[in-house]
Amino acid sequence: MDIDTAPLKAPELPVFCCPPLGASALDEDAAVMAAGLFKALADPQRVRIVNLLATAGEPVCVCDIVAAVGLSQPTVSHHLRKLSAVGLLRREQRGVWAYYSVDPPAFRRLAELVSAGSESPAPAGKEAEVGSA
Amino acid sequence: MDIDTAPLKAPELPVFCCPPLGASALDEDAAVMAAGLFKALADPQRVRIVNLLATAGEPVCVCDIVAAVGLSQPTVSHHLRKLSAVGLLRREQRGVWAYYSVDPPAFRRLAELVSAGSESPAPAGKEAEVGSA
DNA sequence: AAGCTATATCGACGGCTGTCGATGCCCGTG
DNA sequence: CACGGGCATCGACAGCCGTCGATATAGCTT
Repeated sequence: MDIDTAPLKAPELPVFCCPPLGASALDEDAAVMAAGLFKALADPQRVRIVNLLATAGEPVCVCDIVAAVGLSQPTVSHHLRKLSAVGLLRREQRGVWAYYSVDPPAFRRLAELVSAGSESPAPAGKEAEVGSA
Repeated sequence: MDIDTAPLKAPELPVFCCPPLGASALDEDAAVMAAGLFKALADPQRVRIVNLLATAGEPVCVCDIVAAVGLSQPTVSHHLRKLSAVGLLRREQRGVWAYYSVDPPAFRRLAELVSAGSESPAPAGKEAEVGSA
């Protein structure tokens, strides 16, 4: 079963565990995982939705998100699913309405993953030999 | 002239200026810009290349990158262009060889952009009204 | 119970993207 | 000056993705 076709049951699935981007050589699975995270944010509308939820500071109703971004309701639902699938958003049901909010720990891990690319890794030892040696 | 078709002249073009993701409401252009950044990293191969350059700690020759990732040379060149276009990589010509390296400030800005999504914005005032008010 | 409303899912379609082989450009070398 | 090699670009093709309208599902309201 694909992650996109799952019936939205697992709220926070173990999609990524944050292997630092600049510290050690990434596994291929880790690269796919990290790319999946970035892919979830690789859309202006999704960035806008995340920004909306982040600035709101509290769960926001889907209908409000639809009204804010100006997309059709199915499209917004699609974006929310994508973001939730990688654990960046949390879903909460309040009666008929669905409320979404950002998952702060997820963004913290993502920030660490990214910030590792700006550090000078190891001045003495080379742990990544690029050639075919 | 599109950014992808530019003759690779500007090494560090002003593609993004880092508007915090969770601090204030993003402009539409800012959202496109941020999404472009994430889009550049939304591919396992590109993540692997960035990880390679980040762990290397010093500029790496394109031929070594090709040997490391196992893709064709044009494909690697394509990925390097994508990453350089958004300012995440720097290019350096050494004789016949082209050396690429990560741009630490760019990743620092990206980390700030992301980490802003994990903060409690404003406890007192609401600066982002989501409804159509 | 019946109806209404909010949300998720389905199916389709146009556009974008990763990948490759072939080719052109540029620089160092003989 | 001609040759060779490293890298960027071109053109093509398959697969993925964002978007929408139509539809299904679920829970309040009367």
